Amino acid sequence: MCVSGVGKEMNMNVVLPDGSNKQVPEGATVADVAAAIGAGLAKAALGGKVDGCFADLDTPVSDGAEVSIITEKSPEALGILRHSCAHVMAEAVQILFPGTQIAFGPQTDDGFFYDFEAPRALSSDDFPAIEKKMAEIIAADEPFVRQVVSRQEAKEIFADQRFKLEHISDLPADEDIIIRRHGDFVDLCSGPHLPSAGRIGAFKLTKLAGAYWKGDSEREMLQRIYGTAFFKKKELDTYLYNMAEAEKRDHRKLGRELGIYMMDEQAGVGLPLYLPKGARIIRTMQEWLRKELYRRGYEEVITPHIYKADVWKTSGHYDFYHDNMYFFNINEGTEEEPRYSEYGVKPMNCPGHVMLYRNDIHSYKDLPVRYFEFGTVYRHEMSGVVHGLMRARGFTQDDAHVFCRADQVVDEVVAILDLADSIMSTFGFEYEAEISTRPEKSIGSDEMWRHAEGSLEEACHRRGLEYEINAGDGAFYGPKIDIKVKDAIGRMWQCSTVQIDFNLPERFGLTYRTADNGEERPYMIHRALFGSIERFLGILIEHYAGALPLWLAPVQAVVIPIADRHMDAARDLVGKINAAEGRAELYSQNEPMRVKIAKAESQKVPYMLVVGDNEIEDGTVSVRSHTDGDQGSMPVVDFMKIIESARV
RNA sequence: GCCAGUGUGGCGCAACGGUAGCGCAACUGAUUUGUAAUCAGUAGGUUGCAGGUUCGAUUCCUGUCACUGGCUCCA
Repeated sequence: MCVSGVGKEMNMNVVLPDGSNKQVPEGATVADVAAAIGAGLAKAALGGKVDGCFADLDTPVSDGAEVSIITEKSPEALGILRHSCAHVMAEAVQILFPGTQIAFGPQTDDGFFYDFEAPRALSSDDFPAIEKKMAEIIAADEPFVRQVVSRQEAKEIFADQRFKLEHISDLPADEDIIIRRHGDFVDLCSGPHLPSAGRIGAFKLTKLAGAYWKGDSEREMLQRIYGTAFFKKKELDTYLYNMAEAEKRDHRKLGRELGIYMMDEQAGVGLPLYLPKGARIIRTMQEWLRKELYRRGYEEVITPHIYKADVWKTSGHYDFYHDNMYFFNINEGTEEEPRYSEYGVKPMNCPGHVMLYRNDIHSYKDLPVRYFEFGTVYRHEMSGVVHGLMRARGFTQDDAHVFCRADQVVDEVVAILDLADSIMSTFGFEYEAEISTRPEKSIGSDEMWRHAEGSLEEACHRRGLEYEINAGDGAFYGPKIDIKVKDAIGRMWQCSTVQIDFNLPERFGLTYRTADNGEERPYMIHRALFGSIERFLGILIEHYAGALPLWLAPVQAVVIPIADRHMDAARDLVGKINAAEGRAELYSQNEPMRVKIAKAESQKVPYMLVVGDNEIEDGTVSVRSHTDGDQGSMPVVDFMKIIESARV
C-alpha cells in the first residue's frame, strides 16, 4: 500500500488491477476514479467489494478500494454495450407498443436480442420506427440506475409484466432482487450496463424471429428482435460489410452458380441432387479419406439402405426415433392373400455394422474391429430445420464403428482424434472440440459412464486437444466428443463426432471371448469425421468461397484455344491432363478468349490454359491462375507436374 | 413442428387493381479473336398452387406448398 497523499487536499488511495495505486481526492466517486484513470468506463469496487456494474457512478469510493477498469477496448465492454442496447430497444418497443410484455434480452456473440409479446405482431417494417425511438433514447443519454429491491417491491414494480413475475418467482428466495431503471423503463436485470445510454455509438436492428419463452417449445412463442451495436459507427459499417460479403459465400448460392448441386421441389424437401461437378468433389473427398482409413487399419463395408422393421425394433430406433424415419409397407404375399412387411430406411448405419460384427465370434485378440462405410442415410428432419447441404434429409456419413475392449478405448479415441486433426488440417479448417457428458435420462451404470467419460478426456489430453465440457448433453447411450467447424457467417456446425455406445452392443447381444474363455461385451465407438460429407462440402464451399484448392477442384484447368485452328492442340492438352488423372475441360465455344477467361474466372477454375500459335510452336502453354493471374508460358511438361502434384 | 417474411421466364431483378418488363443465360447469324464477358437478331412467363373478393388480380383476402431468417429439434 502506498502511503500518504500530497498537496493540501486529503487524498485516498485506490488499487488498480495491475496492482499499482492511484491517488484520488477524498470523497471521490466511481466516476471520478474512472476520469482520473482516463478510462471510458470503470467498474469500481466499493470498499473493496466489487459490485459488478457500471451504473453507480456517483457512489463514493472508499480508501484502499480495489478498482478494476473497463475501457472500450476491454473484451467485455462490447457485450456490456450490446446488452445495454437491448434495454434501450425494449424501452423503445414499450413506448411504441404500450402493453408489450418483455421477456429476456441478453447480448449474443455479435449483437443482442430481446424477446417480446407485443399487442400486435411485430414485423421488420416496424424496425425504422423502433430504431428512430432508440436513437432518441440514446441521444437523451440517461443513466442506467441500479437498484436493489425486496421481492415484494419487485412484484409490485413488475405487476403488469407476467414474464418478469414468473422470473422473480424462479429466483432463489434469499437473493437480492436487482432492477435497472433507465428513464421510465425498468427491467429486472442485474447488469452490468453502461453508465448511460449515450455511449452506444452505433446500432442496427437486424432480424425478427420467433423464440419460445424460456426456450421451451411447449411454452408460448415470443417475438425476438435481433440487433447489433458498436462503440463506433465505423465498426458497425465494417460488420455490415462483412455480413454482406459472407452472404456471397453462401454454399446454396455458390452451389447453384458453380453447378455443384440442385434441389427440385418435385423431389422433396432436403433432398439435394448432385450435378457432375458436385459428384466429382464428393468422390475426391471420399477417395482421399478411403486411402487414409485403409492406412489406419479400417475395413470398408457396405450395408443395405433399408431393413425390416424388426431391426429397428431391436436397435430401439422404432420406438425412439420413429418420427424421424421413413417407414413403408410392402406386400410380400399375393394380391389374393396379401402379407405385408414393414421396412424402415436407415437413419444411421450402426445396426448394419453391428450385424456384421455379430456374424462371427470374436476373440479378445482380434479386437479392435474397425468397420467403415460411406453410408447414405435418410432422416425425416422437421420441415423448419433443413438448410441446403448443411442439414438435409438425405446425406452420406463417413461412418465407422470400432468394437474394442475397455482397455483399448483410449488408444482408439486418440487414433480417431489424430485422424480428425489430419482431416481438418488437410481441408484447411480450425475447429473446436467439446465433450458431452451423461444426461439425466440415460442407460448404463455409473461405473461405465465414469470409465467412458474419463477415456474421452484422457484421449483429448494425450492429443493435447483443448475441449469444453458440455455437461449433461451426451446421448442417452453414452458420452461423446464433438468437433465443430465455422461456416461463412460464423455459425458453428458439428462435423466430427466420436460417441461411445452402451446401448447397441447390449441390444444386439455383442460379445467377444476373453483370455480365460469367458464372454465380455465389447465397447462400441461410433465415429464420423466429416460427419456428413454434404455438410462438410457445404462448409468447404463457404470456407473457400467456392475456389476449392487444386486437389479438390472439380475442374482443375480449362483449356482455351485462341482460334479454331488451335482446337486440335487444345483438345490434345485436355486429353493429356485427363490421362494423368487430372480434370480439364475444353472451352471450345466460338467466343473471344477474354470471354472464356471471364467465364472460367467466375467458375473459380484454378488454372486457365491458353493455347495459340506461340504455344503450339514452343510446346508450351500460357498459364493463368485464378488466385495469381497471368503466369506467362511454361513447358507443358512443367504444368503436368502441377497437375500430378494434386493427385489424391 | 413454431414465429415472421418471401414466392414474377433457367438465374438475378422490375412493375402493379385494368390483360407483365429488364439484364444474364439460351437459340440463330456475323466475328477467328492473346488474359474478367464482341455485335445483331430470335424465342421464352397467364406472375408457386387452389379457392375467394372484384366488371377486371400478378397486385387484395383465405388455404396450401416451397424457400429465407430464427426458435425448438439433431435418441
